[in-house]
Amino acid sequence: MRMGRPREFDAETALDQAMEVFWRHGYEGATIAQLTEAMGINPPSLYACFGNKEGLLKAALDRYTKLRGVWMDEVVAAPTARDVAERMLMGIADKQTDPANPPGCLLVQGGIACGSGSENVPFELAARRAQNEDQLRDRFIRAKAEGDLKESSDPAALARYVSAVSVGMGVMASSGADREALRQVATVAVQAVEAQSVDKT
Amino acid sequence: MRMGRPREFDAETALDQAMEVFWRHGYEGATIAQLTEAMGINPPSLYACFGNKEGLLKAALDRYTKLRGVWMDEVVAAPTARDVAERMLMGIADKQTDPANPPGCLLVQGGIACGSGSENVPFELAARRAQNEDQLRDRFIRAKAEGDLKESSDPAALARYVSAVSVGMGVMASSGADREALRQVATVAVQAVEAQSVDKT
DNA sequence: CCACATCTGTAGTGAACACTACATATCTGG
DNA sequence: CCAGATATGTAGTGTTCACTACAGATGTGG
Repeated sequence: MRMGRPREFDAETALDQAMEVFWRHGYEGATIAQLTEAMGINPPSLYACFGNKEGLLKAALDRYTKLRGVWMDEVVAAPTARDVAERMLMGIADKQTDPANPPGCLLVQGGIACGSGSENVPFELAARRAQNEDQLRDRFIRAKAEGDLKESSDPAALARYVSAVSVGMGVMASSGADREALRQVATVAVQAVEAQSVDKT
Repeated sequence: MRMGRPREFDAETALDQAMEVFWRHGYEGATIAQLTEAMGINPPSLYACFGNKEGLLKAALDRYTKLRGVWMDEVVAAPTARDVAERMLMGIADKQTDPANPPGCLLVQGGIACGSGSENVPFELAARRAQNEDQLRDRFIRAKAEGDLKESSDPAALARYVSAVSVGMGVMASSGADREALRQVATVAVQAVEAQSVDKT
């Protein structure tokens, strides 16, 4: 099997740069010119490697969720449902205001509404957000089985709730909310999970 | 003063149609062709009346917040902070899944991230969301003064929290969540406000 | 009825967009 | 060293975008 000329750029490093552009400008707002400049390559290299703009987005999302998945595993490893929610929301407050990244969450900033021809982009992002929600739901189901959450609690509703707060915090972060403001939101939000928990006194 | 030829379309009716296009496709995803077709006019009429695309968006946002403001007044008229939160979030669950409108909230769907040249669009939307948050905060300050909310509570944080949940619910609605799912989120979310309220037993 | 002002429809404008043809460069297998 | 295969840089491609020039239509004031 012939190999041909090897590519001169690192795909993952380039993806990190592309991720940041999508994160900051959204899928439709990001132009190929911006992407190629950030990635340090020319359009033909981009298309040879990722197919098209949407393929590049999906590759960037894969990388994002992969990195984020490691953190999510730590989140659901917390001992109680309340601690899971706290670790999740407090972590999000910090991550979404980390100056190393654009503010907010790529799974939201990427594109909530899109024009004709990109209708599946919001769908794609929603599917990735749903993965996190599923992970939370499974964790809360376990918490209920362990007697950590009340019998009257609804693990799926709780997971949806935490997921909704996360998304809301992301939007607030992208529009300028600082870390302290997001932490306050997280602190309040955790109390709803606490209300569904069995007292430990 | 000369009057000239009168316009042949109703500006508010046209704005309602434009609002729906922005709502469904976002600012960048909406094209002038889609907007003019929905409004039933030709481009020159649009530009003569609203200046440019961004001017049309602002006019649509003005109309949206005006209509929404009436409802917000009813929300903050609820007797307690807890009831304000419940009325707000339950109402949002219903409104954002009303088949008469596109799903979600225009102030979010309009555009969270935009490309170069439209950077102020997300800012504009954020400013309108902040108005609602301010209204909630003022109501919660009153609730605290009335002894409805605990002395330890933070009205500004509570308002941010309810605002964040609202936004999160909007994003979920736009990606297919049904009314029942959103109501469950609202039900859980209200419990955090309850936890900040003085017991009425 | 005329001068003027404003609106409307047709038909475009230049610019920016995602994407690619093509020639050249750099690798592997033999 | 050669043949085939893949990557790269230059320089475009056609399309779509927001926006507008212009001419004709429709109103008001004198």
